[in-house]
Amino acid sequence: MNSPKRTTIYDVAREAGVAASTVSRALRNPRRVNAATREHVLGVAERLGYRPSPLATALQSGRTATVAMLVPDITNPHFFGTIRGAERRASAAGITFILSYTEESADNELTQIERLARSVDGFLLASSRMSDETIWELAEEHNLALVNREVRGLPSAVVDSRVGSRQIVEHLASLGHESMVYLSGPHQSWVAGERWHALHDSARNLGIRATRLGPFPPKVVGGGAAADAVLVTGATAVVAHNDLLAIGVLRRLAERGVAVPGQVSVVGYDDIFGADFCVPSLTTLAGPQDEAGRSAVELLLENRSRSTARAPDRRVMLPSHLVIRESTGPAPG
Amino acid sequence: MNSPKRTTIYDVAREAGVAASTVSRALRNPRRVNAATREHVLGVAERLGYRPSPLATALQSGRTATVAMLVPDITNPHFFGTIRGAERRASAAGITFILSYTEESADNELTQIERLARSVDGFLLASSRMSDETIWELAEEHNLALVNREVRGLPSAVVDSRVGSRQIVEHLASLGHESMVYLSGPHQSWVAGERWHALHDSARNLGIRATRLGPFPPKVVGGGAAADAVLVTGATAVVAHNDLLAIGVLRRLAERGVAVPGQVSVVGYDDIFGADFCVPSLTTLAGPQDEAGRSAVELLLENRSRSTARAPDRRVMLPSHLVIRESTGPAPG
DNA sequence: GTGAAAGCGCTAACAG
DNA sequence: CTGTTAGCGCTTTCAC
Repeated sequence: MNSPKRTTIYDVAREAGVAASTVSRALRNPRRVNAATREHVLGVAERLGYRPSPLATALQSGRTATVAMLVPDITNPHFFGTIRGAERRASAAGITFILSYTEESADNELTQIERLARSVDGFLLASSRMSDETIWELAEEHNLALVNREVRGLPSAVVDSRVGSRQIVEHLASLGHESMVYLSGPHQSWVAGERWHALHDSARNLGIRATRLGPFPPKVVGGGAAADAVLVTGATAVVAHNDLLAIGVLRRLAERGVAVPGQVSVVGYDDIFGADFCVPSLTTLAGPQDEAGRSAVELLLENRSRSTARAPDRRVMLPSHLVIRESTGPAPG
Repeated sequence: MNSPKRTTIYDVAREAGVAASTVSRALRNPRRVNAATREHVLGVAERLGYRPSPLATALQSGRTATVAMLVPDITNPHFFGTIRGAERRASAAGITFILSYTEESADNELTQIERLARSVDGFLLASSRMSDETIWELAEEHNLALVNREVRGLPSAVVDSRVGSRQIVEHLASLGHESMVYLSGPHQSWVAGERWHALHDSARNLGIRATRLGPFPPKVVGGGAAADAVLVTGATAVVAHNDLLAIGVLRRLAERGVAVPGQVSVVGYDDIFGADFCVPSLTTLAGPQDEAGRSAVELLLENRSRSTARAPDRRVMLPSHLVIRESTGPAPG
């Protein structure tokens, strides 16, 4: 329970026989205080178990030493890496980390930002579902950093999806596949668009027929319908929006007695926990998601000092790599 | 970026031609203000886009409308459910949710609590690694709720481990197993102790030989050494501290060509993501971890109002259930 | 029913 | 180098 009275800077001041401001200085700007005084004050503070009030500091300085991360869906293991990376980095910088799930809703994102605006120094928007325009406008008022999303002029950290998508197509092409299906995720998903464009372009260049189905909920359960939809297309390769969906597809195909990769090859994105031990293990595009979270925090911290104009357009692009496992193989026939 | 000046309660007061205190009342205690005045004030506030400063409110009231959850390890999917449940509940109550990973270290827990003490209304300690005494002492000063941990006199929400452990043993007994090994988790883990006691007692009652090995790191990689250790004991059944460890054991056994469940049966705890699609799929004790997170937040909120004495000893015990899959089968021979 | 004023705990001028 | 003073934005007596 919060004890009735916590020791304040005034308690320390009185006990040490100095002014409160001196205590404050001894704590913040040690060099602006006589060495002896400082020692003394610090000693008293220590003895009294003084702990500064972040609230009071924040109220007065406008800095909260806090960042908030908005994540569309915590059900999706994809975000765990990002969250972990961001939390670690924030923690290392002594920054408090607020986590908020927005349930795949742009409105929720807005509401949360509104609510937290005065309590944080900035927002980490992970795979935001908001439109470019909305985000752009928000950036006028708030310190933002995007994760796995790019908006013109705003700082972002994204794990490459384009080069990786091309690698996927090349991999499939080299296995002799001539047609592939992309199972798309939420239509507000920026990466979904990126992936499809890259897949589509590469496929055309390599003479592969590429079609898109969906959107499907990016969850294991979404894989059922997705798999059935794939089978009617007759495609020999499936690229799913993420590993969850891919795993769902694997399960449904197994149920229906379709051999993977014998009849159909399956590829996912993210290399989530479990991608290596599902059956068959999943070929997937892996990327340093935690690194993306880490970088985004850094971008935020960089801009924390700035106060007027919009942040500089810093973009961090992290490399992904294709992890080839058992779910892809030569095209049938 | 934080705009230079946000609209304050004074701006609203001036614009509405009333005192700041009236604005405050109109917002907080609508009934203590003339209906007409209230409407007017609210209108002006709305028009000016006024948003209260949580910091100022907190500083003055002592209430932060924020809780912090301390989690030993975010790498472990086991915690995802708890985190999700807690975040959801907090969010629904308009409570800001701070997440902090303590890297399996009791010291880190203490440090974080110290750091956040003045910024939050209470702490959620998930599977805390601290000693009973330390937690007990902390409770003098802070509002605490425990998740999957019990300490005399403190509010807690735990997913039952004892009844479930008994079920595990009964399950194994009914399959004819006569010896089992428990692979224990971190020795500071309270649930690890609970589980072992329950397993051990039940085993004795049913005439099964039960031994404990470990501690092992509760991760997939920990399963390698654990599996090897099991094999030398000659036991026909293994109960792992959690599913990660169990999955690690499955992999190692597969590598070594040991049939599961043909030669050895394997059981885990938690029913994490992936437990249903690893091979063989994992028999495991499932429980409503998200419910535990949710309940813990409620316990915290209940006590938030109280300010002096320690919180009442509210304990929530949530039922678990055994999910039988392919990793357990009749004892060999 | 409403206003004036004090104060939550801290920092940042401004004097001295 | 250090003390005094004035707020940060809000809530809460205490008067009127």
